[in-house]
Amino acid sequence: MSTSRPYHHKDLAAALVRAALELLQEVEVSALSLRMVARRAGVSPMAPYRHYADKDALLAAVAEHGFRQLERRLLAADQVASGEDRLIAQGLAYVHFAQDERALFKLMFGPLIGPLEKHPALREASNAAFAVLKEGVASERPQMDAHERQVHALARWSLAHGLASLIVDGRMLPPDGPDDQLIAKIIGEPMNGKPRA
Amino acid sequence: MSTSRPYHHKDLAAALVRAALELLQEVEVSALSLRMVARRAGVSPMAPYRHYADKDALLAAVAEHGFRQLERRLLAADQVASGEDRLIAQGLAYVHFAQDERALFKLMFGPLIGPLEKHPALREASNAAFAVLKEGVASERPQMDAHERQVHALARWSLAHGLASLIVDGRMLPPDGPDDQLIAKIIGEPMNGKPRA
DNA sequence: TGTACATCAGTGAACGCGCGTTCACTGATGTAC
DNA sequence: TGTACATCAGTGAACGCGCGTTCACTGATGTAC
Repeated sequence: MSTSRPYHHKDLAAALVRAALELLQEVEVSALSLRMVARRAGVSPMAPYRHYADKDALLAAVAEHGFRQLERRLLAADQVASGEDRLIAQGLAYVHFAQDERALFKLMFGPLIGPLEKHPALREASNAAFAVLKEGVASERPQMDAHERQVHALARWSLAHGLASLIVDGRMLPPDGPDDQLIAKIIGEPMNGKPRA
Repeated sequence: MSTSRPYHHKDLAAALVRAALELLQEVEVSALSLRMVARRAGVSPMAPYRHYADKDALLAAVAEHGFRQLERRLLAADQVASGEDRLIAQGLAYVHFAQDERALFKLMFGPLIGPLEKHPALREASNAAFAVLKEGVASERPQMDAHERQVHALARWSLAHGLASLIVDGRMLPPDGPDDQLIAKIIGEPMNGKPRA
């Protein structure tokens, strides 16, 4: 409050997204209001409308940022592992992202954002994240054909996403979710037959 | 409006839950208000407070109803299949429930209800549903020890839950989700090694 | 280099809205004698 | 069987709240000549 911000902000659009991301560390996604974001950015309630058509548009930008972050995490997981461990590392990274960014994760997948058709950039970012999972499958399951790979990638995505959701929503015991060792076991669990010897 | 309801409703507590379930077929869970439920039940905005401490308590009762419905569906799936198909049938039933009761499903797992610790009956109902999955695993995977079964059941739960969530939240293409045949394939997909011959 | 003016980026007061919940109440029912 | 009264289950007006968004505005910046 001591330093008076200049009238022009220079990059308010990005600053608003940053403010929203910050607030999502502190507050449930349902409590996030446009006015609150403006307040945090140190700007009047109306200022956001210079840069975003409405609340939905700002939230979409925030979620898009989230998907890019998720994509980066999945790519990072690729680096530190190879072979079978790589797919497990990706799943772990997915769950860790959700744990570290609970509210953001809920925003990305929740109903607060309108249908994805209305937000092509968001859909794009979401596809990019999923593409990393598909590439992981492609490189570790060369014997599968395209259709099998697609099914397999969807199953991996579902598994990681379901585990992440149940943990983040507090539906899995203990309340904070299982420890990393158990998470890794769940992620790597074969759905059919016995575990690998 | 023609028939005047008698002053005493007899079972308003249950009628409110029914009204809420009805509304959840028509309206997003975030749009569901206490006043709206009262209106649908044909009763003044304050009447619910005779039966529920606050909005959260009513929502918890509705979600509890949802979990019992889910439990019933999972049990029904047990009847129509056996062996390996039984586990897949349970997963399919889980996903179908979410598809048929989108808003209710979101309420059950979403952040609109306070922490489960505040709602023991809800936690109980949720555990009961999960127990059906565990029993399915126990009967179809007799060679596993208790810990392995737990991990396996958690993985199946996560897989079905993640797939259901992604479909219900419109995050999986096509917008309405994959068809049943593909869903079944995903649910039965082994996470390690090749598919069964 | 100086000035006129269009354009851009913010302000601030105000709106209408539906919400959850409070309060004091009234009509209906059940029970004791 | 009739009556008195406590209790239960609803009403209805009102509250304060924060929201998203409108509107008309003003201060700052960039550009043409």
